[in-house]
Amino acid sequence: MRDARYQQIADDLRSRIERGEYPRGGKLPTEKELMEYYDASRNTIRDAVRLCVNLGLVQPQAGRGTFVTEEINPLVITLTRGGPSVGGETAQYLSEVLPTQHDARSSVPRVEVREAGIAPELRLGAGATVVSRHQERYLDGRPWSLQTTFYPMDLVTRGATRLLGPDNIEPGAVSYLSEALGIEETGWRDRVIVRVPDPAEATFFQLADDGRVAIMEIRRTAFQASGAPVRLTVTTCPADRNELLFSTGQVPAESW
Amino acid sequence: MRDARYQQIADDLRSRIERGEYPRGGKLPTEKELMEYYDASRNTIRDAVRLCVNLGLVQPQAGRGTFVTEEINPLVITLTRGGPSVGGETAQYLSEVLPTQHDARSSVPRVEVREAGIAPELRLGAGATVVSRHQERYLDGRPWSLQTTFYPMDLVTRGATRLLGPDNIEPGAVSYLSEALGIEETGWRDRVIVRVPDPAEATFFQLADDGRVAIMEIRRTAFQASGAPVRLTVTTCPADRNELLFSTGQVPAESW
DNA sequence: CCGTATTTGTTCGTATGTATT
DNA sequence: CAATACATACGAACAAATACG
Repeated sequence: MRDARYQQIADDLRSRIERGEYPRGGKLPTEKELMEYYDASRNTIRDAVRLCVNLGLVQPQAGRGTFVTEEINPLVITLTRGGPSVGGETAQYLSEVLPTQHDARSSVPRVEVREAGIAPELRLGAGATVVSRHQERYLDGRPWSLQTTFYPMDLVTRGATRLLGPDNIEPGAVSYLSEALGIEETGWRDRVIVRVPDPAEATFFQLADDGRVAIMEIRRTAFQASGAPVRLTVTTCPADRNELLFSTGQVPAESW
Repeated sequence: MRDARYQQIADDLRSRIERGEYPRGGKLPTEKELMEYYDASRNTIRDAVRLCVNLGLVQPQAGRGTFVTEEINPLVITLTRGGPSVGGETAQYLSEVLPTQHDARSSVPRVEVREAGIAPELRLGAGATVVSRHQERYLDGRPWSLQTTFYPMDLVTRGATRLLGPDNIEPGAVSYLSEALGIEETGWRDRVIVRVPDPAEATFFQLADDGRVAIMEIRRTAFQASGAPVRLTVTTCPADRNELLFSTGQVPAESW
C-alpha cells in the first residue's frame, strides 16, 4: 500500500537531511514554507515533522523554528576494571571510570532506609531493610546520571554506620566497607536495561516527557568472596548520550 | 505552567493503567467514549493517546481498538563467558549463549566483500577489504536479531577460504580460524549503543517506523594474543525485548 | 522597554479512508 | 454488507515563545 502523505513528506525531509541539504544545527523551512512546497495542510506538515522528531532528526522550538539535530559525541562508560591487570582487586564505582577531562560533580547523597523489596538483587528476606544512597551526577555542569546504591541494613548493624551518614564516603564506600568490616568485593554482575524515562528522570535530564529518548539503566550487583551480595548500584542515564564498553579476556588498550 | 489538556488526559490514562483500572492486554475505551468522558475533541483525545503510545503504554489497532501493552519478559543476553571459569579459553559467539529452552534459528549467511571502512574497529588500511557475513536470527519463530560479522580479507588470503562460503561454518567460525590458521581469540571488547532503528531494521523486527522502540547495537571486537583484531561482530536487536548481562571478577552463578 | 511580526503549540470542527468485526 | 474503530487530511482559530525594530 502507498504510504500516507505525511510519511512521504517525512521521508523526503529525512533524505534531504541525510544528504546534508539541511545541515546539522541548521534550520528547517518553516511550517508555512513546507505547506507551500509540498502543497499540504499545516496539520499534515506537522505530522511529517513529528515523525522526524521521533526519529531524532530534528527538534522544533516554539517561536524560533525547527532545527536539525546536532551530532552528539556519546560519553563512553567502561564497565570493566581499567588497566591491563584485569584480575586486579580495585573495585570501582561506575563514577570513578569517568574520563578525567570532564568536570564530574555529584549532589550530596540522599540517604533513606527502605524495604528490601526494591533491591531484589540483594536477595534479602521479606522483612529486611536496606540503606539507599541516592545521588545526582553532573558532567561539565549538565545532568548526566542518577545513581542509587542499596546496602543491606545488616552492614550498618555490624558497624558500617557511615553508610547512614548524609555526607560522601571518602575515598569510597567500597574501601570503607573493606576497612570497617573487612568486606572485599570480588566481582560484580551488571544488568543493562533500556526503557522509557519516568517523569522524574525526564525532568532531571531535561528530556521531552514523551519517551522519545530512551534511558539506559545499569544495575550492578557486587559480591564478596562468599557469593553474598554486598551492594546494588543502579545507574540511569539518557541512552542517546552514552555508550557502554566492556572487555572480556585479554584485549589491547584502547587507542581511540 | 499548566499542562496542555492532552497531557492531562494522558496523565490520567497513565495513572489508570498503572492502577490496573485498564488491565494489561485489555482494551481502552474507544476514542468516542474518551471524547465524551473528557469532553474533548477527537484530535485532543488522539494527542493524549499518542503520548501513551510513545510511552509504550498502549498500542492502537485500526478497526479493533486501543490495547494496553502486555508486559514483556525480556530475553537475557550474557556477554561474558559462561560457567565459573571466567578465565577459560572457550570463546563464543553471542548466538551460543542463548537459553537452550528457545528455538533459535538463523538464515543462511549473506556473504559480501566490502571496503574496510565499514568496520573501523578492525583497524585496516585505506584500500583494505573485509568479508562480511550477515545473518537474520529468529527465536521461537520470531525475528530476534540481525548479526553481521566482519573479517579482514587477509584471513581468506592466508587460507581461511571457508569464510567466503555461503554456508554455515560448523561448529563455528572461531574454532575454524583456530584450526585453519592457528588464530586463537584471547578476548574481546563489546561496545553497546542504543539508537533509533533504520528502515531495514524496523521492517525485519516488525517495529513501528517511527523510532518508538529503540535498537540495541552490540559491537564485539575480538582480538588475538598479539592484540590484532580478528573479527568484528555487530548484533542489533530491539531494546525492549532484550537485556544484557555481564560479569566482572568472581561472581556466583545465576540462580534466577 | 514595548509592540508587532513570526513561528511553533494546542484545540476545535469536519470529512473521508481503511481495517476489523 | 453494515457497523465500528482507528488513520489520514483539510481548515480554522487562538495561545505561547521568540525575534526584531
